[in-house]
Amino acid sequence: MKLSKQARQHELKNTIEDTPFIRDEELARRFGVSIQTIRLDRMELSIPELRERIKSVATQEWNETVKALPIEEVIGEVVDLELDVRAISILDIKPEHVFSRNNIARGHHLFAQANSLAVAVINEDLALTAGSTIRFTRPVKLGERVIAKARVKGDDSKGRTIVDVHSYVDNDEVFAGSFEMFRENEPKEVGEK
Amino acid sequence: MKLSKQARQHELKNTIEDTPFIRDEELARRFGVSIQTIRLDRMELSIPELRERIKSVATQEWNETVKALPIEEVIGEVVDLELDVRAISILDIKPEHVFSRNNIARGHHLFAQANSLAVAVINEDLALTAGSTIRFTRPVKLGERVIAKARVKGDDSKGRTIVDVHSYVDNDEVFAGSFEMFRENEPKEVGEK
DNA sequence: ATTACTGTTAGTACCTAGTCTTAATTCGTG
DNA sequence: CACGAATTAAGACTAGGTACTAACAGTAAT
Repeated sequence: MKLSKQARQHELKNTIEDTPFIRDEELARRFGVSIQTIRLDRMELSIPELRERIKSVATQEWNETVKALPIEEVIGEVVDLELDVRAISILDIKPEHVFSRNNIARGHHLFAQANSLAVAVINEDLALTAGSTIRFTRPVKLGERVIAKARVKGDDSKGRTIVDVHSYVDNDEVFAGSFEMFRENEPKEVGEK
Repeated sequence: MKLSKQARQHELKNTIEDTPFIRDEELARRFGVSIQTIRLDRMELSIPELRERIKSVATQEWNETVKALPIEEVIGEVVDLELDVRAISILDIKPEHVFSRNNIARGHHLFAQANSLAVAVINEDLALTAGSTIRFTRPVKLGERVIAKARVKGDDSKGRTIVDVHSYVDNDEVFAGSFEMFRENEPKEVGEK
């Protein structure tokens, strides 16, 4: 059975939140319904059309909320950010990111995107990465667009915040990492500078 | 006198750079020429249409060309290398490596140094990082010299080569990582889609 | 004076990714 | 099978363009 209307609308919302640059046509294809249905759904959910969505990304509803990182220091382009909850960034793989021999993106760029997103999502003036475990699921090629999604999982026993980041190219996971973030202002201790 | 073509095009470029959301209609009004003239000008200057401009603001050709941090040069200088055994590199922490707020080196630079050393130490035309577990032991400050030492530990069950990297500043460990390296010439793996 | 050329303006057809409206069709369930 | 909800379809219109053709004015060269 195809998704119920409720379920579809729920997924629709998520999909658009994740990839705001998607057209109705592509959404219709994905959900196996007509374009009109997608448009009805958008209307019911009051989700604006593509161009308006792009505009609102461009007009920085997000960028004023970044605390730990000046936005220009985030690797990749932040398209969504809710502090201490989640963040999404896009990195287009360009010639400077790849090994010249095979046009595969060098790992540290994917790491950099994920790590800086993990730093950016922390609602703190100062956040540092204490450690991380990562995995490169499949190589990323020149020209591909990597969408990194960070989600704050909560704090561990030592007061470190765990941030999971998964990066995708066309819905294929290419990178997964768990970052253990150190926040300056966790315990009462003010600590040196 | 109305502006010369040259002058108008020059102003046009500036205007669009300043306020990329402006429509041709408004530009025509401002410069007292027809909308077609503006379009010809844009064509000659290869300035894209409004929607593409908005998109590129949202997609950040903007931020990227301005900052474009040359991560390529992050890797450090290799001072010792014995293939498949060990390697050492040095990275001097410069202003472009640190957070502007506190002059602490950004994690991905230490990661990049270690990761690229792990790639370099592999005796293979092509090596990729499959995964890694890392730890940032203490923050590294602007001006410090980081010495990364990689040692090849051998292969795991899946034919991945394990490389351990430890980085030091003045004999203090600042970073430790274990990298699981994939070598192209191991099994038949062609790469699915 | 005629020709050539540049710069500007005009008009048409076409495009995308929608909108809004009305109507017809199909689905799920009683 | 009927009925309302859900879906699809069809048509007209919009913004902000592209691409192309044509026309005209003013200047320069022949």
